[in-house]
Amino acid sequence: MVYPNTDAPTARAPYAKIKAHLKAGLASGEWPPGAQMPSEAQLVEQFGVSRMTAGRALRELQAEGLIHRAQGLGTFAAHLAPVSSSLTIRDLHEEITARGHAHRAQVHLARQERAPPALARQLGLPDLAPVFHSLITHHENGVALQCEDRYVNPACAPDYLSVDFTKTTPTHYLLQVAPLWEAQYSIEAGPPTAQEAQLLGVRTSEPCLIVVRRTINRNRPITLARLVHPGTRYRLQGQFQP
Amino acid sequence: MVYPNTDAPTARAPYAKIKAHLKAGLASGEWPPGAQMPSEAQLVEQFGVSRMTAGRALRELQAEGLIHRAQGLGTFAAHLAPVSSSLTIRDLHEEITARGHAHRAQVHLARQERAPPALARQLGLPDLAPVFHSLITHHENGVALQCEDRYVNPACAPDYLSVDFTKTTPTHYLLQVAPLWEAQYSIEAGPPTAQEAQLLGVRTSEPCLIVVRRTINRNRPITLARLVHPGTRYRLQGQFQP
DNA sequence: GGAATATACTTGTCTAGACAAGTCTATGCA
DNA sequence: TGCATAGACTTGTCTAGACAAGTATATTCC
Repeated sequence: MVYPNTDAPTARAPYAKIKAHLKAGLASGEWPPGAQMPSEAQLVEQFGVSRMTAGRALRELQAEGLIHRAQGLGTFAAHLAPVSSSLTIRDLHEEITARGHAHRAQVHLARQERAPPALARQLGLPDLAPVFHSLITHHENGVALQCEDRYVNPACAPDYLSVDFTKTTPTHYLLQVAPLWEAQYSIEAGPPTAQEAQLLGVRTSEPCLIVVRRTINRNRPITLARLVHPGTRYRLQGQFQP
Repeated sequence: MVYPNTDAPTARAPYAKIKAHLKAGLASGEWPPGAQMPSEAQLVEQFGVSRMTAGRALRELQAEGLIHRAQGLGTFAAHLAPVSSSLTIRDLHEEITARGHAHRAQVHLARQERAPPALARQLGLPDLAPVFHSLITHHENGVALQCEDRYVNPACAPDYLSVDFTKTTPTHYLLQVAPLWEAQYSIEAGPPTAQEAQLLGVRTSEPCLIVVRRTINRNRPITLARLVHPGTRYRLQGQFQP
């Protein structure tokens, strides 16, 4: 969440104070899941604010998934916080340079191909339509960290093949030309293909973390990427606060 | 995001219309990353609404990470949407039953132990303090899907060992007694331990998806869990909309 | 020229009221 | 008894104004 002042213990703005008060009550068990919470009117009286202010506090807590509100019924502590986690998949280049390490990309393939039916369907194109295909390995301080096998819808990024991917990552370029609007991903563990194993310099028996990501811009698929990482060298980490 | 009306194309509420209009502009590239967007005053004039309404639209877009706002400067298209994904790690029991399948849990261990230093540190306890340790396998239609190795801070859930985990999952129980307040997780691919391989009925060479999760309630660690899934049987899937 | 000041514009927040619409309960009528 | 209605309470949304505070620019003064 990106709300200002949100969690500061010494929140100055009234709406933030009310939020903090309600969060504390939720944490302490004052309102167990499903319990009815104070109404806007009660908060107005208790905190001496206008309804807009009390309403803002409740609305933001609702957006954070901490409470549930229903017109005519009231406000309730969220039933069971579904452990919804904000996982940040950063651009690999940023991630590596943020660690103060050197990032190097090696382009093994960057060409136009004809999409077989399964791929064409994923990209919303007719069978055998031309697609861009790139195969790149990313290295951190010389060690292969990711094998990026990517197909791109030419309609979304006509100049894709002329980009120098040793200087710009495909993710970075695609975000520029086609603002990301929706992404679906799948994370699994599995063996690399023979080619991937060779490019990553690992055995085919080495467990790899495989992320398959499909991004869509306003109902038009942009790209389908298979990102393979050696299990011993890469992990996804994240944190989540309700 | 849990805002009402948020993306409906035929959004009725003025604030939602303004949001939709701005989202469309961001998607179409009308405002490339970093570009200055209409000010509240301009939206007030353009849409014939009050400043509160225009402000709400902008505030929610800001909360969604689509725009950046700075007092005195203005509103700007978000620089580069960090691919921040909302990954939902649901309670496994819910997940399986939602698929219409049978969930069965097998308890292999549920006892009190003394925490070795590394574990004690993770749980914020003194060395060799007593901790609860449970080892459970979860099966979907008879097939082992997850091996759950969990340590629990007794102070947070004194009755943990008396729970029947064939009827309630630890996750579900812990969320009830200690509302989840923060979670850290790490996702990686790797081989299972010999014991895990035996419990899951796979070879030790089978790549597994390993999720390590640590949950904290108001600065007090609750539990540390290692969840091991056979790579061929389980994957994390998710979707993300800015 | 350079520094201080005034001004305009921006977002951040709040108030006091308003109407709409969903939900429950108590009341009155047949 | 059963049904319809009225009232009370709830959230959802909006308005028109207000003050505060941050930023940039133009102006004035030295």
